[in-house]
Amino acid sequence: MMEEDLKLISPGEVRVRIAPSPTGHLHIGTARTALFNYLFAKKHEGSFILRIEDTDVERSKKEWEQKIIEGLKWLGIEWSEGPDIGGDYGPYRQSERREIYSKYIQKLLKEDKAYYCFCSKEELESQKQYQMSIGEPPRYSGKCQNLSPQKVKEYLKAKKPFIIRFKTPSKKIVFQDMIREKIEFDTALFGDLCIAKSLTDPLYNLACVIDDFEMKITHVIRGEDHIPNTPKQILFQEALGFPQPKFAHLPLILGPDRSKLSKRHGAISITEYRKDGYLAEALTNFIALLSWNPGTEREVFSMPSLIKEFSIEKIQKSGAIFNITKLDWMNGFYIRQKSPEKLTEYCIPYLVEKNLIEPELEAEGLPGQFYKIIETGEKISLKRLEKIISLYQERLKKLSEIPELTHFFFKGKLEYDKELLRWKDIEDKEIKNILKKVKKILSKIKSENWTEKNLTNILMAEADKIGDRGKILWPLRVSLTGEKASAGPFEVATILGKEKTLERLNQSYDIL
RNA sequence: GGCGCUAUCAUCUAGUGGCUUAGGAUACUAGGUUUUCAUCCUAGAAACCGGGGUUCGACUCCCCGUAGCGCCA
Repeated sequence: MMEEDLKLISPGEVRVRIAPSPTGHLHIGTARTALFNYLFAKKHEGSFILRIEDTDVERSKKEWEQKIIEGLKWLGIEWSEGPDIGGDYGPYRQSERREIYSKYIQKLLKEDKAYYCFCSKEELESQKQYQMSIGEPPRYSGKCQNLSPQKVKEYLKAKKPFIIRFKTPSKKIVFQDMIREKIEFDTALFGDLCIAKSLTDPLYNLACVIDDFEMKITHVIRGEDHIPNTPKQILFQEALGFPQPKFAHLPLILGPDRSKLSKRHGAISITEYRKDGYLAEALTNFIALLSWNPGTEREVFSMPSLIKEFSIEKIQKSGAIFNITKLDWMNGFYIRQKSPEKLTEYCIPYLVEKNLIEPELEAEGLPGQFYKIIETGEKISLKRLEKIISLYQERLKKLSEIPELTHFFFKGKLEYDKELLRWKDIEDKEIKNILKKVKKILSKIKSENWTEKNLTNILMAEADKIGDRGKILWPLRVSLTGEKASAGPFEVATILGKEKTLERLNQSYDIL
């Protein structure tokens, strides 16, 4: 679709939807399709609708529906009509729309645009195999199309299993895709399409067409895996006299091997990304940039700016590999933008989950301003936690990394190999002397002067005296953290406090 | 097998016939910023699938290959 056409869309006119099947978690592909639909609706001041496609009774579950709703909400995608909130064009679950479908299936039957087919599965299958073997497209022969009305009645009465087929007219279907421009299909290759399993159970394509019509959907924005469905749906729309919505087929999100992203690639659900410590804003920003960008060099977008900048003609045609490394970078970026308060709030559940701390409940059973360090039983204030977490703000890629990064703050005694204390190849004795000296210096500092600034000034002066700064800074830092990589010794010592710092220095002697 | 879609650095992408020695970001490499890690800064390496056209001129338009992917109820 050209830009000109887009300008013709008047506000409020656009109605788009996301129609997930509740047969599993909300995955990245669905989330991205939902996001683009949402952005398009918001951009044009239209409506975004959630429809649950639960016609597959066997695999559809209410829990999944709930998870999908949760996931979308968490991402900041909101709908104005859906199974949870209702709306003027409901119900919004396909399983509750059987009567509506029935009306249209009967109509097609009555108008002789569809017919009962009593062919057996085996018959159909062998036919398909044969056709494929001789290089023909597999399609139905049309055998039952010529069944006499009496015969049909007879079979129906005898409860012979059937399906309902559409009399596919042979023609060229050409449609304009908003992303790909012209797409052409020859329907003669389809054969008579199966449209329903019973009078009330339409198959996917028919149900979709009926729902989209009944819900007044104006633009169908979905994955490109639906391109082959589109001509079939257009055929049904024509047969039923429905107006044709505009179509936009989004490129697929690919795994590292360039095939459709799936569990096989370790692709996880939105819920799991959330658990793993990804921020909703990082995830939406990142997936928006998968096959879309505004044509500028800007890469950071909040939801409102996404809505502002979004345009369908800026969507890419080719598939995009889901590159988790860049997501990690972006997540780190968003983490760095957070206020210490917010970041702490986000991180605490991870510390609690790893049994490092637990909230001290207040009278009403609500978490208060204090937490208990589980290993030592000490009390720690929210403010102090905030300081600890802030220390790692710029090192964090995912919230879930916070326990492993900060665990030494919540330990009594640290355990580490004595080799870790060694700077370059200096001897144990020298390390010991250095640490002794540091301890001596530190113990002279009064508690009220125990600030990062003072510690830095005093110890840096000492380190410079020695010449090789690492000689004193490295073993100090390891003594305090037990880690080969961590935040700096002064910051850590400041948070630890005088008493605990000296205690850890003592412990390092024992190790040597 | 049939039909369809796609094709710029490793990856996400800018580029809509001359503005391009093809730009940005991530990742990578090197250097710098108080020991390590991270952040940040600087620099570097890194791409137009192939072949034909069209044109004064093609990454950009057309055709044919090739490859990848999707769908087949």
